[in-house]
Amino acid sequence: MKRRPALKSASVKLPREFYLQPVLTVARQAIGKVLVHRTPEGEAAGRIVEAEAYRGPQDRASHSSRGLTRRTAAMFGPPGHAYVYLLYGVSWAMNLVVALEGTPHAVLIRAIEPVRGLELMERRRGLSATARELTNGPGKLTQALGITGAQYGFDLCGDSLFLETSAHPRARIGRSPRINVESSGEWAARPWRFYERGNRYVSVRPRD
DNA sequence: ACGAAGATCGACT
DNA sequence: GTCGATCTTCGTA
Repeated sequence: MKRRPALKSASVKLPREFYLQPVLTVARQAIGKVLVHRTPEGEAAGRIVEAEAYRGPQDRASHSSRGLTRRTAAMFGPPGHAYVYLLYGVSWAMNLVVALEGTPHAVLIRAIEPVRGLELMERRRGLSATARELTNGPGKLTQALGITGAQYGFDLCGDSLFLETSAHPRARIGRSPRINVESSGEWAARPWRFYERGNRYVSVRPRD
């Protein structure tokens, strides 16, 4: 294993303050940050290349638009925690809880570019490390990182699940309406999805 | 109790 | 592109 060059600045875990910013700011700034999950099996991590802002309870596309329920409780909690939920009984989706306690805003992580723990991701996904399908969707990246309902409500300022800064060059960020929220009327048109232009792991290919 | 609706994925044409 | 799988949550009775 080679040592990291001394000039390369060390990654820094994002502090609670990051999650206190407005939800659209967090969604945009999440692009390029690294999502890390440490388990007994090892560490896996990837650069976030696609994220969406959900601004309930007004935003009808957000699960929190129907109030505080058992499922959405984490979104109503303090910032800097994980809101994880099951989709279609098949896949888990991971969100960053944003804004003050009682304000149910969240950022859905829709795609990452693998950075560390590629072998572990390969095994969890049953795909080669070079496959785009390894992490190009909300349910795929959670499987690759080993995130499930067991991580519901986890503190993102803890030691197992968190975001860190990246030394990667600054990304060109694109914007579009959110994916698969057509049923929420006027809210569906809002351009609250952010992605890194040209990145092959972005789930739904934009025209760029 | 029951039924409908998902912030999706992967197989197939 | 289309379609079925799969299951929890929540609204209604």
